[in-house]
Amino acid sequence: MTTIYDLAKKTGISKSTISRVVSGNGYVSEEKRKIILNAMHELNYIPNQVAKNLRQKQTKTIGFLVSDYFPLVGDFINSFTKIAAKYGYNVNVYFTQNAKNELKTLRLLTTRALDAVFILTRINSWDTISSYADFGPISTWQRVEHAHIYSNYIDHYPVYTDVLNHLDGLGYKRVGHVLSSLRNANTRARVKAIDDFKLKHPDSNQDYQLFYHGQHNAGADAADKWLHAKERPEAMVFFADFVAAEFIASLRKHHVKVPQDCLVVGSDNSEIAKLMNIPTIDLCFRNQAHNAFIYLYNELNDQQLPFEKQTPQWIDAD
Amino acid sequence: MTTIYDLAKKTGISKSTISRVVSGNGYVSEEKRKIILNAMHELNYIPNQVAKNLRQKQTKTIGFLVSDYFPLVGDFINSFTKIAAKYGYNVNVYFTQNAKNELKTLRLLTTRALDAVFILTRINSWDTISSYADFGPISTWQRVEHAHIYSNYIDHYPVYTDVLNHLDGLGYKRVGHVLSSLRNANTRARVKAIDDFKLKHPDSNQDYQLFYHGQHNAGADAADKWLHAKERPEAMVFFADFVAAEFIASLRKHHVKVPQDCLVVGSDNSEIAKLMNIPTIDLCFRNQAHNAFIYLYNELNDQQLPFEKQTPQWIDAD
DNA sequence: GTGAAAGCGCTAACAA
DNA sequence: TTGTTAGCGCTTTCAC
Repeated sequence: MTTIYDLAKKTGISKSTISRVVSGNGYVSEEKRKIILNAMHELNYIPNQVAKNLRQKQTKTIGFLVSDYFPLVGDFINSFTKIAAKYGYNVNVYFTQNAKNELKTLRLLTTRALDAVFILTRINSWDTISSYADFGPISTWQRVEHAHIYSNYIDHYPVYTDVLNHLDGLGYKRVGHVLSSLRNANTRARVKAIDDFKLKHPDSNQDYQLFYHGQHNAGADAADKWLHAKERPEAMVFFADFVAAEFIASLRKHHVKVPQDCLVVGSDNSEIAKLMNIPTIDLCFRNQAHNAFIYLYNELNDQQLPFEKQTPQWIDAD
Repeated sequence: MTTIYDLAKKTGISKSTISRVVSGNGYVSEEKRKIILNAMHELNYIPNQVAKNLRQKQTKTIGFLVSDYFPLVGDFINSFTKIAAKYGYNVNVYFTQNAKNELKTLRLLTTRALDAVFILTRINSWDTISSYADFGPISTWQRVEHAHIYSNYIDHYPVYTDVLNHLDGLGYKRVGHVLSSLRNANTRARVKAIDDFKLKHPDSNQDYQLFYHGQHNAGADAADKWLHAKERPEAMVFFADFVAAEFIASLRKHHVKVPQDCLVVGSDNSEIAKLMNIPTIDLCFRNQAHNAFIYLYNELNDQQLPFEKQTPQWIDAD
């Protein structure tokens, strides 16, 4: 491994001058620059990133934390990593899996191994998590209002209200809802949208509601419940495309026709919704990934890069 | 930020002794250990990982390189990252996107930012890539036989032969094949399996073959071709579940019934195959992710951890 | 069992 | 424009 010291010895030029040409900071005469460039080539010099990290107290690495895998995670990593790469940042992916391990991962911020952290889904309380914000900026996909944690969330209340009205306009009077955990602010926003809708539309039945903490098997379970329901909802709205997809697949096994027997609506506008031709709600996760990164970048580099606009909308199947 | 130097000053004990209790290497008397542990708590000491990395010439970080996103990537990252975390390794995800950038990413190995590299899909030639193996072990998902690059591949020849026989046994005499690029050794293995099968089964027609370089839109394109085919194959076998899924969705839009009008078979045994109830071929990517990591771990730590067995097999729909 | 000292490879303030 | 110097925070011989 050639080091900057070897170059200095070979060229007789000081380490600092060499550092200047390698990093591109500061003035170096054309003459010396050429000599140094030559020597770099000759000795096949590659700067040691770790030494640089230590000296500069930054690693240009962002932690991507998610409690566990679900299909949208892949799509999200894709969006987040690409925007990060564009600005010269690496991203480390962590499946935290439990509270203790999530804390351990957040500690990487304090060990200086990570410059910043993005949290897709979390386990510990936001209060606990925010205490790590002293060591580096934190942003999240979740809907939170917390000092020191940036959240680029979409308020589901107006979106869901639109969806309910839209379904009502299409003639669906018995609508079922498959929702995420009430721990999420946006699940509560959805429930509130339903409650407010009910007051205005007493002819409509929105009482079929299911809540799930995770995506795993939720669709299959919901299908089972739907099949055994006394009065089957004519339409079902889901908190995630993947769950809707699983629901559809389970119904089809029982020869239920979708959308004829039951209209199924997803959320996310992910690849799978396109694939399975499921009407869905675009909640702009791609823009959210973008903005979540931009926030971290701005904090880290004292910049004011602008955020992208997000306009959630109903996406029809073909 | 408390450093080891602060602890030394506070306790009056030398840095080296403190280092010993922090890292757990070497003997320290119970008495001093207690004093140090106390001080660590009191000053809320957290070791700087970057300084450790510089000193130890390793970062415990593995690069996960993939040329671009496709749905299985998420599943793969999930498997790979979890096994890596189990052994204390971080994983950095990179979408290389083009040849130049792939090289730039591989250079992270030479800058010591990465201890090792896993390549899901690549752009440059294996000859080019293997030249980086001097700086750290490289493993891949792809089928390669190359000195210095570990490949935990499945030979598709026998698997595909089984699939062809299975379909033949089910009475499918006109079978279409949607294959990946001939640049892949396993695509060539599949083609060879088809050719050999044809010699033994002259009554069977296997000549409907389509090749795609990527997954993007391949399923929709194949559907379009199938719809306009003079003689539509009765069964179609795909190189990826996702492509098969897209094919099915496209056919359904044209009111073609699957599997009645056309049996569709995927490859990978991914989540989407389960979801859409597509018969598929389990090619054990989870085990492959595991083994690919184990190889890197063994190389890095001079160990001989055993690999997992892999037995590819046909997976029926329910 | 403990401490002194050297050094991983780089950068940046300061002086020249 | 360049060189000297002093670290970044940790680990690891080596000597006691």
